[in-house]
Amino acid sequence: MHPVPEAAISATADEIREAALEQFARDGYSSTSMRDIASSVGIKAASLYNHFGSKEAILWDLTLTAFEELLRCRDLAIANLPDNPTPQDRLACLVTSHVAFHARNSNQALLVNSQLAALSKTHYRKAVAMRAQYEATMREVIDEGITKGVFTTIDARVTTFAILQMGMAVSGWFRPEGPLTVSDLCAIYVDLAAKMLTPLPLKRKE
Amino acid sequence: MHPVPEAAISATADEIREAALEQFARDGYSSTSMRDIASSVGIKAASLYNHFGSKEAILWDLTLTAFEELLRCRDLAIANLPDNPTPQDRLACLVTSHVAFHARNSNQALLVNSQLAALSKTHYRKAVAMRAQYEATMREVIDEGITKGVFTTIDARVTTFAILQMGMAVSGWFRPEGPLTVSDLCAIYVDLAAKMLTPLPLKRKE
DNA sequence: CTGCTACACTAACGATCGTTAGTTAAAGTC
DNA sequence: GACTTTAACTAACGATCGTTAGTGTAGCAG
Repeated sequence: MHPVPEAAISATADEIREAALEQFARDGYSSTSMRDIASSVGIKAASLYNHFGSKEAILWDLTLTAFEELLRCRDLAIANLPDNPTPQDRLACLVTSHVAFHARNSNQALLVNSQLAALSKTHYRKAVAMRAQYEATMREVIDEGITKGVFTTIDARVTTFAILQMGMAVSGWFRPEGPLTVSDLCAIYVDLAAKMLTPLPLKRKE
Repeated sequence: MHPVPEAAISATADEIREAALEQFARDGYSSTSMRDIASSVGIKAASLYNHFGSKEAILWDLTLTAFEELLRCRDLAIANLPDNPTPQDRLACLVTSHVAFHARNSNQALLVNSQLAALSKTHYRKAVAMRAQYEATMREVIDEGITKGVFTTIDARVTTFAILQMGMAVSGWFRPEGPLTVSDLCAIYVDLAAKMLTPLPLKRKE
């Protein structure tokens, strides 16, 4: 009956993506109905099936795009590093792209960070693998800094989580119309991350 | 027909609370049905209404309890501070109770951190107020340290968020059977938070 | 023993869910 | 101008949702 396009490319499909992304991010996947999405686009629920095979297919389409853009941002930032970057350079670069993405693309970030559980088992596994790949980049930079003696931490794994997750949380509260620019925000988080990994010379209780 | 207890106190009510908390935290409020909860307890959905007036009443009961316990943990930790605590003492105390709570009570933490949107408008407002009150404690300690000159940060508000949120995220990944004890974990986060607020003497490029 | 309460049950209500079938109208192709 | 394709529609399916009504029964109070 209906064709089930592998990756719908019409203008209507993009409107569906936009509406679904916003509502999935704001209200959650299971609180958003196909009729909700359709009505945002100005069509009936049944017409969604001209563009996507199922509700889960919309979520997966959005999830895949979000991960692709997240990884693309990371790669772009890495490509712009100076020659022979220090671990500090690499850390600043990664934290900046991480925080900037979560500030600028908060809906995509919220989707990726809290709606994965709604995916089918197969898609869920792929998504988790992409997330692991993304997180590994941060971990490698931190490990490199530790090996080279410029970073110190009690626990590299936990510190990696902490840096990633304080950045992810940005998508929950940051508003571009607020007092901070994205650039301000990135500078703050770069500073925090750097301090988290810097040995404390402290204890000057002479 | 059914009495609608203000705060159900029977053993069955507690089993309902336990089952609902776990499923709300794991699957989300709107993905969990009354029949799901009932079947975990070993009764039928209609019997839930002998103990709670509605599905939202269960969520609100759990939310209120979770906030009360969170605030109680904080107050207990504050009460155990030494006399004339330094801002560093206060920070360590708050971070420890924060992280310990999110590690030990991950279901309650997940509820409070990601299921508030499912509450009724009135309850939602009360919950947000409780969260704001909790967060304010951290902010005050950080501001005190800045005023006294022992903490430095580019932006106190963002740093407060960062410290709180890296601790909240613990509820998403920490497992007591893993390699770290709760006590280990708290020590790591206390260290990270302290470093985030400590001036970098760095830049020894003599 | 009687009556009340607590708490489980079955059955069902109306609403809403994701999804499908079949129809219609417009646009594009030969 | 005839034909195919695209994408909207109406209508409805069966499932599931939160919830209510009414019933049965065990335990406890008098």
